[in-house]
Amino acid sequence: MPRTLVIVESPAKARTIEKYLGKGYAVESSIGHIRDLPKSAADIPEKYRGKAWARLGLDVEHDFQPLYVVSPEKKAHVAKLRKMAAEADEIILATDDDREGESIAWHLFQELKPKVPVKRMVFHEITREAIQAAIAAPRQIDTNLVEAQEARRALDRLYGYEVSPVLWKKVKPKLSAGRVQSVATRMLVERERERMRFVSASWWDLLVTGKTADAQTFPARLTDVSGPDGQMQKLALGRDFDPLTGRLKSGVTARLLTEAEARALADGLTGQPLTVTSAEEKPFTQRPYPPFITSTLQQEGSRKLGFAATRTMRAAQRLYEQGYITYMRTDSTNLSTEAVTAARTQVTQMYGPTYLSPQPRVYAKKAKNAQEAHEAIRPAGSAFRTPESLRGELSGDEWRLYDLIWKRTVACQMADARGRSLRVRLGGQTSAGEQVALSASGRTIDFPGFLRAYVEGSDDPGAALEDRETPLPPLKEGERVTADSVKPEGHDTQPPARYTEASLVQALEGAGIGRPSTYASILGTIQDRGYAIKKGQALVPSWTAFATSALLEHHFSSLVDYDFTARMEEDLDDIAGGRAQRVPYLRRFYLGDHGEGMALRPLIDRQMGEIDARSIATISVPRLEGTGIEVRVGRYGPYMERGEQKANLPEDMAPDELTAGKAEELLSRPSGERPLGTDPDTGLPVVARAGRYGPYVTLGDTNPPVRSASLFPTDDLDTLTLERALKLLSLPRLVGTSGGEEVWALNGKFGPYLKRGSDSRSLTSHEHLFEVGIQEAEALFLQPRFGKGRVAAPPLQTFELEGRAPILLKSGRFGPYLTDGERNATLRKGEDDGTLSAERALEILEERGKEPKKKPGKASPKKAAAKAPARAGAKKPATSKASTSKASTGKTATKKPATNTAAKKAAAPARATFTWAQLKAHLGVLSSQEQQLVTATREQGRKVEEVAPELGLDVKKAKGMALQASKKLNQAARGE
DNA sequence: CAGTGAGCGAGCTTCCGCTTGACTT
Repeated sequence: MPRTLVIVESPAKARTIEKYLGKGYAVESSIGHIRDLPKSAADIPEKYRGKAWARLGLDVEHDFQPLYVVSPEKKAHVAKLRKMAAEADEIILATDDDREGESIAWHLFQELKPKVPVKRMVFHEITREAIQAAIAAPRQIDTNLVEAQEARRALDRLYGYEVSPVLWKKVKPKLSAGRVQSVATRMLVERERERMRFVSASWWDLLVTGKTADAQTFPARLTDVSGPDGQMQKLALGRDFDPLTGRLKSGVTARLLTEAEARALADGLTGQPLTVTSAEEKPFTQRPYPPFITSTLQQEGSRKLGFAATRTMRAAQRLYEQGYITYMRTDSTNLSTEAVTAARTQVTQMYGPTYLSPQPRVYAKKAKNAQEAHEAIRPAGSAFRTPESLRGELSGDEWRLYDLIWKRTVACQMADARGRSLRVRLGGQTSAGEQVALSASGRTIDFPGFLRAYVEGSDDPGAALEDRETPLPPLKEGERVTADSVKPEGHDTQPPARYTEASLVQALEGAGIGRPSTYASILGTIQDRGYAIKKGQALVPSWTAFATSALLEHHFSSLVDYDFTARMEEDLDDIAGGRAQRVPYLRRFYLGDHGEGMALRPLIDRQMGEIDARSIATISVPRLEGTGIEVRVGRYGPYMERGEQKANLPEDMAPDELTAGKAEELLSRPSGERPLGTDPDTGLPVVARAGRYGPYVTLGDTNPPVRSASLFPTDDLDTLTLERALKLLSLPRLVGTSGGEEVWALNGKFGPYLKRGSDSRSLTSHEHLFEVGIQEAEALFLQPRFGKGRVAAPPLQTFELEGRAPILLKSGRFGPYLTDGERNATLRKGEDDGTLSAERALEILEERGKEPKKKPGKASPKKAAAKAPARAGAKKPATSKASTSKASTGKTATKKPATNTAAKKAAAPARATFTWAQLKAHLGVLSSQEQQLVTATREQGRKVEEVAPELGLDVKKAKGMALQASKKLNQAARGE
């Protein structure tokens, strides 16, 4: 019977280790972290619900005490571990030797509460020797390291959960901010900004094919040409241009050839003799690349196999689980002795001893903030299986990835590649007498060494090797050759390339941001939040990413510093080393300490008031400067605006593709406007448009159109056909007559409905508008309308409880909810699974039941009755007691709702009315035109009809604008 | 601002890092 329980992080690792440990040991895995801060309200234990800090999972008022919970999907597994722990004589916590691993060990200790001795053990390689050595040298849990992890976890939570809501309020709901994703997004945005500012330039040069006396040819390029004064001048190259102007950088005196000049020079040089003025040969050597770590594996997976990061990691995970490779989430280039020996044996066997590196190669730590808990990624075992031998065993992605890992690992113990590089300069003269200088360079590989096995970035080392060779004939100084053919070539300067998944991971890793286990998911997050989309390999940031980045850069600049994580790591190292403490560190970050530290919470409080949502939504586009066109991100996506002109930006348009010309074109063709054809009956044009109230179609080109009709929710503006448009335009439809009145089927702002005189009834589906008959319509009108007098839908379930009103489970707009007629409570995820008991229903209702909102001026019937004893005897409390209760508590109207529910209920109507003086303070939320309009009408008492012409608006538009402006002002005044 | 007739329980979104299945298409 096993007596010692060993717990590691990964199940695959547990299986391997169990083999090495044998009898007396049971090995189980934690499957990663077992506890964490609660993710959302549903995870918060009852006891802490309602606490101000519960949402954060950190008691920020009491030393940032974390609230840890075992997540629901881990509960069963933790129970199993607890049972195994109870049966063991001894427990060894063998989680990874890094900050997170130490923390997992500590959480296991806390959660399992073992009654037997507990040891901590670590190893960096899964080899028999390493594990036996580790068993022999146990230690205790390093609480300082655990503190450092808790500080990291808390900081990430505070950053993410406090800054994200700023974005919800100021940019768009459901956005997110975080230490890693916000910097990643910023990187994409900054690169795109460079591309948006970029001005392209063209330059010309000559490609000359030189020919030696014995008819060997080689390529050479023109580098210098004599000017009008006979002096030699260097030709301009791409790097001589200023990317911001497209002109030569100041101080650069290089000669810029026009196409005509280049062609004339080419003609004049063809067939002319050239002299070798210098020939310089230098030997070079190249060392193999270090073995794979997660980031380089993802990069090469992308470059050589075309895999996205997730695809590479999926294949690697399967290889690891089946024992073909070592652990795939690592930041260490270290190889175990076993691996070095295996690689060297294989080099000798497959390529011969001359290809072996004379000494075993050791690769030093490379990545910033690397924690090096694991080996490099390599074939598993003490003898590597060759890819060839696995052809039948592995398939598809797995085989290709294994092949790549095998090659890289073997190559890293191979000899340097050796070769020579040759640089030759030539001089000559055109037939017109211009002096020219040319240069040619070549590269010869004398001994390929590791390049036999692995060439970075290439799928085929053989072919890549040939590409790397650009042999030149053995040219000697003074030798005469001929300019056999001369080709003028035009070049354009290129903007900096966008990031790809692989290059972004590389950049993040370079800055020490993110961990091997998260690289792939970072890419997922920024795409899921709509900050970036993939176009081919490129990651293109969205306009939302621009708005978010601008907000963070302007108002939380230190949070999106590229060095933020690096500095955090230094501080965490201090905590891990016992030189600093978690609580003061978090206090400085979150609350500030006598003016020191980031002081995030006070900063957010200040910025919430200061950040102007409208200006944050306005994105600076250098190419539109001076056009008066502004780009904004709005509720319905990005759009452009110039005065009253508006146009949506196409979804698939990258920010750097928006030029002034393109913007004008989009504005001149209002967004979404698309002629569909002509109506065969009237001969009038039918046009699909995107309007203030959503997509619609019009008939006729007059203003207003002859007819218009909204699209149904199932219709798509881009794919709408003429036939469908005509069908929509056939509405409203006369259904028939009933009781002497016409019954019409219409599509309105609340959806499809029937109208008879002043009475109306909703329809359940849009398509029903075309189908409903007069009998069905009459039946509908016999039923009470939705609203007053309406029969409530029967409840899904009724919970009868003794001594109180029954609790009903009902289905509502926002999902299932409970109500007892006085209070309502929406069910949370997992609560509506059909297993709800009456007791639980009561608990939920008591715990978080809310009184339904009352209409302005109305108070709760029950409380009104209670406050009016005269009415107490009445069987049903009257709803018109509002005045009574309001009068009694009228003064509390503008106060914060008190904890006393009675006071709360009787507080001011939900929609307060504001005086003009109060509204005026919020004029900033309006456009200047709206401001002028509102000021003229409300301050000077003028009529819209009178003011509109002065503002260059037609009266109808101005009235609409005034209405909207008034809404916005009231919203702003209510603080929405 | 193309034009239309009501009224109805709000509450949640979000971070980074460590790990796999259990789900469905």
